[in-house]
Amino acid sequence: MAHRRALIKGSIDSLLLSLIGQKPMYGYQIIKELEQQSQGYFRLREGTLYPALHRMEEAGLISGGWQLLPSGQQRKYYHITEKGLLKLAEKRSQWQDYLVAMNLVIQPANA
Amino acid sequence: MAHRRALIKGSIDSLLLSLIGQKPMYGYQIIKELEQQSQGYFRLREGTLYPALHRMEEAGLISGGWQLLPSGQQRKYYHITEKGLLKLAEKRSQWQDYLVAMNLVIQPANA
DNA sequence: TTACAGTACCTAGACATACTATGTATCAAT
DNA sequence: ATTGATACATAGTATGTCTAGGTACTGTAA
Repeated sequence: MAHRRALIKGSIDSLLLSLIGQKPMYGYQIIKELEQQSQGYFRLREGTLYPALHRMEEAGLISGGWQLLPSGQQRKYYHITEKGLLKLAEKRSQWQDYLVAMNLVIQPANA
Repeated sequence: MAHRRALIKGSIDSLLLSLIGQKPMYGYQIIKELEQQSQGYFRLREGTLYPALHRMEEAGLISGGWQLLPSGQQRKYYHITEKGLLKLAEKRSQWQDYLVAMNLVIQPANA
């Protein structure tokens, strides 16, 4: 497995909650924002994003609603829920714990 | 999925290479060392460790050899290979890149 | 002496989840 | 008229960790 694919496992929810927590976003926008904010590192495919959004909506972490553009285009905007905010705080805390544990073992300072 | 299980995905190889790179180790010892060095965070199950070791040995990153203890016990000691050392350096570099990208997006400083 | 906990290895099958590939449709630009 | 970008979606695949189970030896305590 390519390293980005492997490491991203388990992080997608945190990334998506962080982004949607900034402001309501629609799927395609999330892909672009994620790539931009990570300076090109994260490049989600639609096939990765949309199932993740549906899973998170079903879990009550985000909530989506359709909006019709003047052009006739449909966009599904997602905003974060109360439950999602709690989950986001939890995820950030877990991320810190994980960081500490990883650094204790892989000792990048000695590398 | 429990958060540790999720985040650990893609990190196991880095952790194992780091540990075996410190000194040759056998499987059971790796579980104990990993738990100790991470201050209790990482608790690998045998069912997670051994397949990972076999996979990495097949990939030429580590090499294992049996040793017979005076007690009659068998232990399989693994040491890191040249290829494994290169992979370890690569993994450390990738880990740094991933860290930077994650922090750019999840902005724990603002949390 | 037997029962249990610890050491030490292993595999099979289940499960989660990110991947590739593909599909639909609209719009703007060439 | 065709391409590329926008915008959503699903089906099936691949990967890797998990749970659960198995074997076998050692030392200790009841």
